Amino acid sequence: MKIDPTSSADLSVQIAQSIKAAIINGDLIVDQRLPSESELADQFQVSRPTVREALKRLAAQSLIRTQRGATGGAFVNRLSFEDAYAQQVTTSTLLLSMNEVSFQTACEARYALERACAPLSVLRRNADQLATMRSEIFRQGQPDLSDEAFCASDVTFHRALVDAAANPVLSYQLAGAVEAMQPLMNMITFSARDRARIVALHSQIVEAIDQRDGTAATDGLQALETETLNLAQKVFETRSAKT
Amino acid sequence: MKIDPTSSADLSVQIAQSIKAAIINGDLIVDQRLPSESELADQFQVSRPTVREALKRLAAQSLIRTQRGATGGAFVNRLSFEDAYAQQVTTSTLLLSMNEVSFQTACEARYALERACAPLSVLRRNADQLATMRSEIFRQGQPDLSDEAFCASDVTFHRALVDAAANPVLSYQLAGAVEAMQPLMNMITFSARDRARIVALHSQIVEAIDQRDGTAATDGLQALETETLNLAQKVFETRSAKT
DNA sequence: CGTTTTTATTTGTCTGACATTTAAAAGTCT
DNA sequence: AGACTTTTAAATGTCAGACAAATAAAAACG
Repeated sequence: MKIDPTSSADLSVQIAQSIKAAIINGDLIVDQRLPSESELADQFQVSRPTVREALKRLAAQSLIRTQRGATGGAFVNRLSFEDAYAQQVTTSTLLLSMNEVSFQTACEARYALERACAPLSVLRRNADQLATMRSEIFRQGQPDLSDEAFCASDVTFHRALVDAAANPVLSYQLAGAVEAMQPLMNMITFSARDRARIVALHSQIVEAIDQRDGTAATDGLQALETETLNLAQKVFETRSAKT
Repeated sequence: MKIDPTSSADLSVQIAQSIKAAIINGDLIVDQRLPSESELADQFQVSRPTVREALKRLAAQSLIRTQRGATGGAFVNRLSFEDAYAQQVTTSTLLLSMNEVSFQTACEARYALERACAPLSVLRRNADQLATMRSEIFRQGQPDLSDEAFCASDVTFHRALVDAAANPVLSYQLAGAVEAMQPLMNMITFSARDRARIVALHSQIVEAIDQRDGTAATDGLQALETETLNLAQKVFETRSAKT
């Protein structure tokens, strides 16, 4: 682990990169303790605050965790699926909100990915996931549900659909795509008739998955994408007509 | 933006969370300048090093960028697709390497996602992307190519396939799935016959995309998944037989 | 008016110190 | 001897103040 003092980059950045490379490269393995901050400061020939800033950078990426006390220190962190989910969701959300990604583009990506899950979900779904989907459908049918709660329920429904594929890598990849859409969906107001159509499609999808009918599930998702796009277009037309 | 001094969490973590929430919430917009470190230290009633550690955490997530000098400071950063790609790739890579994800699971997720792209790629592919895929196929046919270079070319091929869908959100989501597989693929040694089969499937896929035949493209990807799994199984059997 | 120099501001880094947490070691009582 | 309590040492967390370096605006100068 070396750094280049002649480089223009900040020292703390270089140190963070150096340690990160060691982790990715396998020189530092999970749960291994890094040298103490003072020792790292000596090794890299910098002061302790500089080392600390580097460690904070790594901690922000869940690459290390720190522990205080006598046997404390910085440890290489096992990146859990939960950590990765969370990162994925915030990154995706910011990406969409900051880059003027059209609703259409985001929607297309999301449903393309979900359709990729469907054949696996059909094969592997368990009773829990079917029950979750059905109970969310029931909730979505309640007339006094707010639009926001409706969207939240929608997210839960689709997460169950994705988790039914029983592939944690897929679930991780899709967490962002599904949850990042929520702020965009929240801009839509759903009429009772809109909701009824969506609930009907949800029912169709869950029955297809129950019956292990992959084609019907995919078709249902396709119809849901079309429906969602139509709804969004209606909203945007109304909005532009007002201005 | 407030923090809770009675909380057990570290101050720098709380400050980072507070600023992060302000960005996600829209209170701080892209390119807006944050108060200087000294001002933030006053506002949060902490010392400057503590503020700095908080800012480094945010910088590590590409949420802010810093600039030195008279008009410098910390600015809310527009999270670019490039930044997000890079984060996605390293997160996915670490996730796979640290969690004993089976080759099968990773492979299944990757090809499921790629098949989701195929129908869109068929519709939107341009000449550049077809040319890239064909030139990578040519390279993969060179007998003196190392296994590592073969895998790298494979990644380039598949990225072109994904980019052909012309959906940046999809490309971002898939960057991780495709590139994170590379270290796993690198464990495989490809015989000349293995390579020939893969190249043949790649050719089939690119022709299908050229001909706008979505079904053939999907079938080709399915066959490639099967082929890849067979190869991996062969490697693992050989390896366990040796021990 | 254009160029150069100065200056003020801000981040980057250093030094040294103290506070807090934590587990192990030492001590004490039964 | 064993269980409980106290002490201690090591590590991170935080603070204060200082200087270095970069940078753009302001001032000085030709």
